[in-house]
Amino acid sequence: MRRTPLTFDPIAEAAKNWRAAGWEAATPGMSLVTSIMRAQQILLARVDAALGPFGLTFARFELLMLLDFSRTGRLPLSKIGQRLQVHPASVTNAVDRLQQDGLVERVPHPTDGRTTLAAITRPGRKLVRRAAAALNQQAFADTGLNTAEIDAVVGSLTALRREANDFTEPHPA
Amino acid sequence: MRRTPLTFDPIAEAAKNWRAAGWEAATPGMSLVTSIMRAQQILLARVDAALGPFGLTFARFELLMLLDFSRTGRLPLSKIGQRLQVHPASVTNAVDRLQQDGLVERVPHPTDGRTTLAAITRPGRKLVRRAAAALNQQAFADTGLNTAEIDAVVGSLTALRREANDFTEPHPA
DNA sequence: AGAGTTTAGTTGGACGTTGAACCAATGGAA
DNA sequence: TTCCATTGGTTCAACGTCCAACTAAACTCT
Repeated sequence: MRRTPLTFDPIAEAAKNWRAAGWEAATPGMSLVTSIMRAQQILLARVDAALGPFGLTFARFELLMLLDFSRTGRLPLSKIGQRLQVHPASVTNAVDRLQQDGLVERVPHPTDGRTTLAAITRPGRKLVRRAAAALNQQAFADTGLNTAEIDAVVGSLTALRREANDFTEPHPA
Repeated sequence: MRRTPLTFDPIAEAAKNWRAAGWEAATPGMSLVTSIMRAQQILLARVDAALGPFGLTFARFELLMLLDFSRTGRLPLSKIGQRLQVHPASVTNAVDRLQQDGLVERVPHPTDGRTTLAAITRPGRKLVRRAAAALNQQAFADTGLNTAEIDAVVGSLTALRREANDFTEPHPA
């Protein structure tokens, strides 16, 4: 996708334009939003590249990992959607594909007829472990920031998420 | 999409799992990547909600804004792709839709027969100004972080982007 | 000048995400 | 117990993003 890298920072450029337009107050917000959009794009590409050889995407990997870490290896689709913060339709979609690949199975809930459980299979567990190793090495080990910087960013984004009602800490202390 | 907010931070939870799995070294990277993914999702939803009434999405808004800020109001599609850091196909797609709405026109390049220019129209300029005002007010004015925090995050993400060859500063100083 | 290479855009296919509409099962209230 | 609101999932349509393949025009090099 990339041809020649730009010789200037497009976001700094946009900030300049914003200020010139008299939008001083909104400039930091614009910069933040745009920076996050672009960072996400870069990181997702890196992650999906690492996951490609396993036939996984980040969305499917996250779902598989969630099941692998769960106590019984199976969770209601609704719970998966809540944990991963995605639309129910996205869960249906991801489970469909994982099921086609035999990494997950749909199991009816024993007592609640509405609910469907997604259960990770043996091959699913094997694959997700290998994929996690690749991901850790190729995408998570070096993000270009040092640990202190990462902690600061993660901390700020946690505040942003909490502020957006992404979650509510039981004990804010 | 949101039903009941979680009562815990899913990313902190994931970090715990990561460490428990013995992936200490990759934990900060995992946290960073996941945080950015989720923040992007939240912010994009907010931005698109503000833009919805204007019939725009963030992708189309950015393209329109780029043209509006450009010297002549017209740019080659290839240049647009470079500036916005998106695939040529995405530019074609966005320009198609903007053109259907009469906000942009396709103009042949005067000297280079391969190149197509996207030119913002009068209605396009009017709309993008109004959309920008709404966006500034509803999405950029308050992101939940204070200015100092924003500057820190933007600074770190700029480093991350530079490191990823998103751009190369002519004078790193 | 002619052949091969590079660059610009478009098209089609695959994914993921969302909102809206819809069906089935559960559960509460009168 | 019967009715109705709520909850869990699925399906469909609309978007945006990317990759791969393809056409057309421009450029290079011999």
